[in-house]
Amino acid sequence: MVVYNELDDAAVDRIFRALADATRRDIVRRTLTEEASVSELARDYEMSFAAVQKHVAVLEAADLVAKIPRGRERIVRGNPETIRRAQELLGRFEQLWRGRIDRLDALLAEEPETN
Amino acid sequence: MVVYNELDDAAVDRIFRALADATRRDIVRRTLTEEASVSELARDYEMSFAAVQKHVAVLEAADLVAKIPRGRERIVRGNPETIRRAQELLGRFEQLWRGRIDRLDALLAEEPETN
DNA sequence: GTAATTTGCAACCAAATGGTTGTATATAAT
DNA sequence: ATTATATACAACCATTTGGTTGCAAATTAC
Repeated sequence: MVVYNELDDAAVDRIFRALADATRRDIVRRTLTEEASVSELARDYEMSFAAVQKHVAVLEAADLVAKIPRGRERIVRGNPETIRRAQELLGRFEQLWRGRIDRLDALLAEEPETN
Repeated sequence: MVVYNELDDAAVDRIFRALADATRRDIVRRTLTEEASVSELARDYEMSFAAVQKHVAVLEAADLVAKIPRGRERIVRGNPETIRRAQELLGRFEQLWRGRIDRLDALLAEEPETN
């Protein structure tokens, strides 16, 4: 099973950019736990419907949510897979750091006299 | 031991915003594996020194790197702790989703006849 | 059929972002 | 002491962002 996780720079940009806003993070949280239409979401924020609609669009472009048509509504559903990928990316950063520490440790173990 | 991980919305905004740029992500990667001065970093990107300096400032404001004075240089060092916190945040999102699935499963197990 | 709800989208605006160049200051090298 | 290097920072500019209002279209309710 090939789980291809190739996210190009632009896609990663969109994901982190989308997460860099408290309203959008809240929408992701909400729609991960329960689906909601755009207007249901909009009711809970102190901004216009159109503003919330734009936030949802930003999240959708980043594939952090999907919008599913149901009658005249669009049901917004959080996408855990993209969250997982973002987490994975950060995990690789941490791995890099761990690699450096391991190399430093190895160096100290090999050549203690050079200290 | 209290490991306080209280990041307010603005701090989280800064972290994800800072990560939403390929050059900045590259700087974080590099400085997690090996320290580098601002000018050493600047040499490797196709933009002015001042532009790279600004990117480093954005990362510093998000606490993704620290700048340590050494002579006339400023050594940039990636901060794995902030990366870990961001990862943790995303982990909580995933946890929310998992919680929903668990609840749905429980519901199905409890009342199979309502299906 | 008419009215109400939900969404999409365009036009507009202020503020933030990501780049530039130029100048000043501190440190290091000669 | 002078020169070169590294950084900081201001001013400027174009583009993007995050909000607004207004209008059109699709669906649902009466």
